[in-house]
Amino acid sequence: MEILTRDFYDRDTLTVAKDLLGCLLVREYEGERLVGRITETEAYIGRCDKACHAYQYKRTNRTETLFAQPGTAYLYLIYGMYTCLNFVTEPEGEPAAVLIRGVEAVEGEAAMARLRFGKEPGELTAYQRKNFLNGPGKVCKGMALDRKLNGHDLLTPPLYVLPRDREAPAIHCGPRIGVDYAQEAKDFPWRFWVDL
DNA sequence: CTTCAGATGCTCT
DNA sequence: GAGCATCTGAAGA
Repeated sequence: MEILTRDFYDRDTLTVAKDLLGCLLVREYEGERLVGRITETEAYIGRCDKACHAYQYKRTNRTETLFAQPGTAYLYLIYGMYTCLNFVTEPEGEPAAVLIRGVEAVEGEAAMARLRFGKEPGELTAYQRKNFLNGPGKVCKGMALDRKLNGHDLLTPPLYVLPRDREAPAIHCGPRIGVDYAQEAKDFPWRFWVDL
């Protein structure tokens, strides 16, 4: 299974957000392979989207990564304590990205459980197992992703994406989460997810 | 199951 | 100084 190429990311952001569902996010960490199947994404498009950090091509220290070539990882700190993982999309210079909102653990579950809860998988409560990596902050905590990886090229280790290894299930879509401040853009149906 | 408050620090005005 | 692409634990229904 080959790593997704730059062509994959160098497309319309909504298309990439949908095509990422079911793909495998791979994080190599301390000699282990942590793998999660992507189950939920959101699109952010600077050209026309008030919820995007780079709305109207706004260029600051933080948003600089969004102007990088497609297939670049954009990670930032949110609410003072959580990290969000995004993949830069569209031709270079168009600031846009897909936020990874949720994954399902596929490989390296023991390491992920330790990273996320400081426990072994067998010690998790039912609630912790059900809500293992189903949020953008949880994905980053469980897969050891922090801002040191901001600007990383997703075509190379230690962080990359593999194509689907099975048929894509039905895709749902709806409004994005946590963007109520974004006026008309808050209702854009740019969140996509699949059932497990 | 639900709501709710609080944690915590970086970024931009 | 204000606001934020979130999460958790506690408390109530």
